[in-house]
Amino acid sequence: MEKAYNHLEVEDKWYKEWESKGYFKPYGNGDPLSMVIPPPNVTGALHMGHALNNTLQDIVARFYRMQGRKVLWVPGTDHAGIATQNVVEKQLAKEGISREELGRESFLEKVWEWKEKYGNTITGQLRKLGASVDWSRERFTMDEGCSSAVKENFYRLYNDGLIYRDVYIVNWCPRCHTAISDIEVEHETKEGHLWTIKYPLVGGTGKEFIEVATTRPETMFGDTAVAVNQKDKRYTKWIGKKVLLPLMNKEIPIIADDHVDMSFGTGAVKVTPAHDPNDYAIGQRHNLESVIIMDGEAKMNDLVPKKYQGMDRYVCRKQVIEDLESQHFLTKTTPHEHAVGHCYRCNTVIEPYLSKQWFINMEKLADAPIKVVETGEIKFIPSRWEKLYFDWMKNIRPWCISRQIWWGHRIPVWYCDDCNAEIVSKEDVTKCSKCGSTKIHQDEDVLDTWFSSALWPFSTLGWPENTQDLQTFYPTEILITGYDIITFWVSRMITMGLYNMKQIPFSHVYIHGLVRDSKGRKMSKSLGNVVDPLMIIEDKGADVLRYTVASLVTSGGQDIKLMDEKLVSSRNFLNKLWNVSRYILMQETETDTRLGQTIADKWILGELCRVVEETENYYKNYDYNYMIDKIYEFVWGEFCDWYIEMSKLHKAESQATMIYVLNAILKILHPIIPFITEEIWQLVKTHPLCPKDEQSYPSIMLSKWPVVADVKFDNTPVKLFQNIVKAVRNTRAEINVPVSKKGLIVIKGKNAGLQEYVPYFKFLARANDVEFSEITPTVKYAFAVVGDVEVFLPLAGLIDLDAEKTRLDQEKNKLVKDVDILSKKLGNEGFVKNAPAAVVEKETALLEEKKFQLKAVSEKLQNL
RNA sequence: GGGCGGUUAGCUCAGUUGGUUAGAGUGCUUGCUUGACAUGCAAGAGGUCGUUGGUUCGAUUCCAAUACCGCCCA
Repeated sequence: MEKAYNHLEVEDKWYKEWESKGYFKPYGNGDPLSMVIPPPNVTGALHMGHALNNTLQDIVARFYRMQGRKVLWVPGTDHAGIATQNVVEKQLAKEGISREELGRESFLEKVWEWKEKYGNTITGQLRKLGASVDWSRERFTMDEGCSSAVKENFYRLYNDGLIYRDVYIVNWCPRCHTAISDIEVEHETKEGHLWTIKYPLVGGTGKEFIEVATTRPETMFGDTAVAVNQKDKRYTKWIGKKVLLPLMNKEIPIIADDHVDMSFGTGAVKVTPAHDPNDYAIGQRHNLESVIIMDGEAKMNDLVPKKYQGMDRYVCRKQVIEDLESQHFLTKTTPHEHAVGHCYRCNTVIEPYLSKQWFINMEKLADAPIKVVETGEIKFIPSRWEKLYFDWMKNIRPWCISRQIWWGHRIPVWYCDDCNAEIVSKEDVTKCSKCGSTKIHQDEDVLDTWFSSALWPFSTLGWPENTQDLQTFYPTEILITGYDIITFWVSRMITMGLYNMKQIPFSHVYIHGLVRDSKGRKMSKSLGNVVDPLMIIEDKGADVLRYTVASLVTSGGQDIKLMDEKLVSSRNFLNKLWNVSRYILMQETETDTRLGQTIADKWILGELCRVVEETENYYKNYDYNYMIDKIYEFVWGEFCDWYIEMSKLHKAESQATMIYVLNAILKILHPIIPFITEEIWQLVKTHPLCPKDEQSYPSIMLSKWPVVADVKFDNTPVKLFQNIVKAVRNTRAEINVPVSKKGLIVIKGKNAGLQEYVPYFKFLARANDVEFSEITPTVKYAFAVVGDVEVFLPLAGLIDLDAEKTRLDQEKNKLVKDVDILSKKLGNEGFVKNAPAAVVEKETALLEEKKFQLKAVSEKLQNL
C-alpha cells in the first residue's frame, strides 16, 4: 500500500467499477427497500445542501444493502420551470434576443438544448459524491413517463372537481411574469411608510374629509371603497356616504366591515380589491368592483389618469405622494415597518394581482394526508416536524398551479373558439368534442413544477402504467429531505400519493437541517460565502466530505455549520484508518487462523462485538453523529492506541484477529466512507487469514454486514491495566523522568488478573520489570493510586521531588474534596432513604475507595 | 402577533429515561525522528451548563418565568 492515501485516483476508479458492473441496481432477493431522490434542478450545480442530503441517502442505501435488503434508490432531476426559464432567458438576452421574439416553439427548443448541455452537470457531481443510485432508472420530471403522469393526475383531479379555473387574487411576480403559489412568496420585514390621505366627502361642505392610512398610495386609482369598522363610533355617521377619490375625481362609497382594525392608522382603510388580498375579500363581501390598474410588469395601465400611465409602481408611488402633497391631500407620513412579499426565485416584490388561474382545492384532499400522519402510518423523524405539517395541512388553502411561463408541463386543457367548450384530455386535442369545430386552442399556461414533483415517488416507478417496479417498490420506505420543503414537497407527495395510489408514498420522512457557513449564515451567492462541495471533494475527497457531514448531523436535526477544522479532523481519521490497515497488511503472512489467542485479542473481539451491535442500531435510528463518535473512539482509541500496540508483542498469534477486526471495521464504516473502505477491503478480502466467504463478494458494497460472535470477556483487568499504564505515564511526565529511562513498577493491592499483563506493562509503561508486592517499598519512589491499587515507581535519582510533592498535594486536595462531597451526600438521610439502592451502594463503595486513596496519598506525602 | 429551535471549554458541538468530580473534535501548553501514521505518539491546562424561581434527597437534564440569537407562519 502507498504511504499516503490518494483519494483522487481511488474514488474515480471505484465509482466507475461499481456503476459499470451494475452494483447500484436492486440486488439479491431480500425485502425491497426503495427511496426516491429529492430531484435537484436539472440545470443546477451541486451545493452543500445536495451534498448533505445525498450523503444521508447513500448511507441509508448502502447500510440496508449490506443488511440484505433489495435496495432501489431512484435518481433524477427536476425541470425547475421558472428558474430554468430565467436562466435561458438571461442567456438569450446576452445575444439580444427575447423569448417573445423567438416564439414559444423555438424558445422551448433552446431550453431543451440547454438541458442537454448542462443537465448532466449535477448527475456527474452526484457520482463524484459516491451516490449509489440506480442510474439505469434515472428520471426527469419532463420525460415522457413523468409527463404522462402529470396529465393523468390533472385529468383525474379535474374530473373529480378538484381542479378548477377561477378569477382570484394571486401572487404575481412582475419580473417572472407569472403567478406563483402562496408558499413561493418570501416575506421580508421592510422599513416603509404609512401615508395618511384625505378623501373629501361628497355632498359635504367641502371641508369634510375621511382620512385613510396606507402603505401603498399608488394603488388608490384602484380603490372602489373606503372601509371602516361598524363599531367605530368615529365613523358611524359616515357609513353609506360617498367620498371623492383624489387625483381621480371618482366617487366611491364608505362601507362597514368587521375585519377593519380600528387601531390601525386612522381606522379607515382604502379598499383596492384588485391589488390586495384582504381588500379582495372585503370586495367579495360587499360586491365591490375590482379595478386592475397595472399591467403584467407592474406598470400603471390606462385605467389610471393619463399622467401616471406607463409608470412603474414605485415611480408612480413617488409621483402620487408628490401630487397629493401639493394638492393638500396628504396629512401625515410616518415610518412604518411591514412585511413585504418577494418572489423566491428572483426576489422581486410580489404584486397581488387579480387574474384567471387554475387551482387545486386542497382542502377537499387534506383529510387522508392528515390522518396517515396522525395514526403514525407516516412517521416524521424528528417528530416535531409533524407539527409544521399539521399546521400547513389543517389550514390549507387553494393551490394556484398555473404559471404564465413556457417551460413546463402545458396545461392539458383545450378551448373551443366556436362553442367555448373546455376540454380536458390526456391526448392532444384537434377537434372540439362538443361541436366538432377544429378552431380550438390549448391553454397557454404551464403547471407549477411542484405539481410534477408531487408525483415523483410513483411517476418514477412507472405510474400511470402498472409496472413491475411500481408493484415491487411502491410505497417507498424512506424519504430524506431538508425541513425547508416539507410544505412544498413532502405534504404534496403525501396528498397526491394517497389520491392516486390509495397508498402512502413513504413510511419514514427523515428531515435534516440546512448547511450553513462557519458563522451560521445561510450560504448565498450574494454573500459570497458558498462552500463548493466539489472543491472539498477535489481537495480532500468525497469520503472526507461525507464523513464530516455525517458527523455533524445531530438527532435533533439542527442546522449544520461547516468548518474547515472539521474537514481536517475527518481527513486525519481516514489517514489513521489507512495507516493502520497498511500496518496490518504489511506484516508477513502467518498460517495460524485461530482468533482470540491472547488477552488482547479476546478483549478487542469483545469490544468489536459491542460496537458492531451498537452501530447497527445507530444506523437504523439515523443517529449518525453519535455513531461516528463511537466508531471513532473504537477505531482510534481502542483498536489503534491500545490493541495494535499490545499486539506488537505477539504479532503472529494476533494476525488473524487483526484482520478479522479490520474487516469488520471497514464494513461498519462503508456506508459513510465507501471509497477508502472499498480500496482497503479489496486487499483484506484476499488475505489468507480473512474469513473465506468474503471472497465471494466482488465488492464491499455487496458484502454482508458483519456477524460477530458474541464474545464474553470480562474487561475489568484490561481497564485496570490501562489505567495503571496511564497513571505511570502521567507520573513520569509530571516528575520529568526522561522518556528513555526505564524503571521498575511496583503494584500493591488487589492485583488479580494483572500478572498476565506484565509484558504489556514493560512495553507500554516503560518498565524494565513489574513487581507485585504486599508491602510499600523502602526506597524513594514516585506514587500513584488507581482504584484500590497503589503504584510505586522507585526511580532512584530520577525523581524530581518538588514536582512529586506538588503532584501529590494536588491529588490530595482533590481527594479531600471528593471525600467531603460524598460524605455529605451519604450523610443526607433523604438521599439514603429515597435514592435507588444501587445508587447508594455505588456511592458508598466510591467513598470507601476515595477514603483509601486519600489515606494512601497523605501517607506518601508525609514520607516524602 | 402565533409557532419552532438554540444558549454547555477560546471555537464548533455531543450529553439517550434526573444520580459521583459534565464529554469529544479543534485550538492552546509540555515532552517525543518509539519499528503503520508528525494527517502522528504521550501528558496537561481549560466549563459556577444564558438568568431567576419551582419540583426533588439530588437538576445541564423536568416545570414556570425571563433575556438574547436564529428560523417559519400571519
